[in-house]
Amino acid sequence: MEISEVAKQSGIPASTLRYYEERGLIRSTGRRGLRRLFDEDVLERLGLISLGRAAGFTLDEIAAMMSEEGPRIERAALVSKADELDEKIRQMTIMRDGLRHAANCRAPSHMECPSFRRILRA
Amino acid sequence: MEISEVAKQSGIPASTLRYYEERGLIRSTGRRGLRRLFDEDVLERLGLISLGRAAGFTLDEIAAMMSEEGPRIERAALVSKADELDEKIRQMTIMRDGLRHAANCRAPSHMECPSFRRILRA
DNA sequence: CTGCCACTTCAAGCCGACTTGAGGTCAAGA
DNA sequence: TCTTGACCTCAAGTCGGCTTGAAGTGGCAG
Repeated sequence: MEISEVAKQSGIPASTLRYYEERGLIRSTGRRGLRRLFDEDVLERLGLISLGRAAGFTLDEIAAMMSEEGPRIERAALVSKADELDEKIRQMTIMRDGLRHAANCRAPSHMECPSFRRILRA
Repeated sequence: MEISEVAKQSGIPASTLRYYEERGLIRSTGRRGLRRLFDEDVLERLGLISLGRAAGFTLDEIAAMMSEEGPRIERAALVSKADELDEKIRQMTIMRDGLRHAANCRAPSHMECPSFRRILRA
């Protein structure tokens, strides 16, 4: 596949794909002239990268997790990353509940709603 | 309270507190000489800011949500923010499960573990 | 064969959220 | 009174993750 095709199917701009390649997150399998060619499975990889980004990992962390053979990540690191995610999920859940409450609340400003404050204090 | 006291109790560096004041997220209630003085309740506000940051809001968004009277955020916006959070939580949960699996998995690289891939495809 | 234009490279720019550095001020302790 | 040093201001720097712009190249339709 050409880069434009990958961009279209993944929704990720070509400039970003080039950047990801430069950073070692994806690999092009050849060129037609100047133009990069990618294997189909780059799409799965890109999905994984997006997921990692959404979960708050840096590109370097994602690269390390995806390395085919590279310095494998130690179990402890994986577990502690998972624990970090749990904490983030907890905070985001609190915030989400606070927002949903605020949407239904009549207090003049959200900070003045005792219920909102109580939710956030959790 | 002086800024150093606030910094100590909140764990947020003084430079960040000054920055937050500049951005309108917190207010100092006066000065002793040059030195800012803060009201006790700034701590609650800082907690809320941290929570918002952890939930992925920008400082401007947080400022808008916390404004005492300013342009109140519309319900629709709150609800859609909550929905965004739900989606992020979903993705982070997938990632967390993937990581926990990977920590217990014998595949040479995580990408090669069918189970890992299945989890991530969800 | 020619020309178009989607691609290429490389360097520089941008955004959010701070941090850092240089140089200045002033409340308080000796 | 004088010194100290924690605080101040303002500008510039940093970092991650891209995007943008200028200048070049080459596959392919006509």
